[in-house]
Amino acid sequence: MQRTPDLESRTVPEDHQDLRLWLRLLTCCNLIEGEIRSRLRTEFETTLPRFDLMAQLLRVPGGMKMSELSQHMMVTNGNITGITDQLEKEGLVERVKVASDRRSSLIRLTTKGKRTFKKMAKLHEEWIRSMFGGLSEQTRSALFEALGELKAMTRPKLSGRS
Amino acid sequence: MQRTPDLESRTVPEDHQDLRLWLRLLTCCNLIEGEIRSRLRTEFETTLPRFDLMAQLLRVPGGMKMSELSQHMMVTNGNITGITDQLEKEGLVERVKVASDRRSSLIRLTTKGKRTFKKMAKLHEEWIRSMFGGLSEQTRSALFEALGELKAMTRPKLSGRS
DNA sequence: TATTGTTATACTCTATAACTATA
DNA sequence: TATAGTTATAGAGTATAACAATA
Repeated sequence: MQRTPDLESRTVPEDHQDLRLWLRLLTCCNLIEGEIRSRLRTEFETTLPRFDLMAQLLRVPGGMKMSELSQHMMVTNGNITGITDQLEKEGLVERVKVASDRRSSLIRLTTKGKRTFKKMAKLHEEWIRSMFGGLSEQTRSALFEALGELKAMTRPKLSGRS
Repeated sequence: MQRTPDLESRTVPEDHQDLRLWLRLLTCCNLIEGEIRSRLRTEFETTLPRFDLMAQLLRVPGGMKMSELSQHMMVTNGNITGITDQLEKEGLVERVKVASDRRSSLIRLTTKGKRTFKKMAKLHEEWIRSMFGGLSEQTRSALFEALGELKAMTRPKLSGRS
């Protein structure tokens, strides 16, 4: 059986196993991410960072500060401002001033934002299920565990924050 | 032990296992990719696509056509032209006209390109090893196999090309 | 002084589509 | 007609850095 060309096919026999593993990981991720981005665009006219920001907000009804969002999404502060601006203009999120610190504000989903996001999230989860669903339960949990170890090793350790 | 916030932390208990798996995969990939991009930039003033293109060329001394490169790198044709232009300007690759089809040309590494790339590849592989090296042999092969299954399911099937 | 958030800027990466020159 | 490659364009995504307001 012929293989379809991709990043991994650049490897040569003497390449180290870890390199092959990395290229395979990257290829998988790019394939799935590309598919999700494309569907978010065509079906909901939105983007992955916008979707992710709304997903973060959904689980915290009271809202989150910009700095919290930037930590969770692992991008710098200025980017969060831009995404929030867009979503606010469309009435999906709102900035709420807090009395305790007048520099910061809480960002939270509006009613419209919650409704809109839940609709998107439902389909999004179906897409994911259809992409991962072909794996056996055993394979999925092996993958989950292995990635957990990898993440723990790779990420910069911060001192305790949830 | 507290967890560091990331994309995965947006999940709530009722979320499906596949969604958690996907977010964990995405987080791992982004962390590693970000690290590689950053090191390629600061240590070699280059980028991941440029590095990948050179990696593709190294294993085919005779050179590759633009269309082959675009298949392997899974991006559209115009992007390959741009990256090739940059690398050619720096004398790292060259376009070679072929007699059999005057529309196409072969791209291949120059001597300087080979030398430069080999130096980068050596360090690159050390970075990768240090990032994956903490995983047990068992975990690494489980990860490799699981990702292989996932890739086979996800990617669009093309009819036979190597 | 340090932190929160904003603004401005610049660059990489990418897709799309129109174009040319061959085949 | 179809293919190989180019060009132009637009937009996503990101980092950096200077800045204002507040702590």
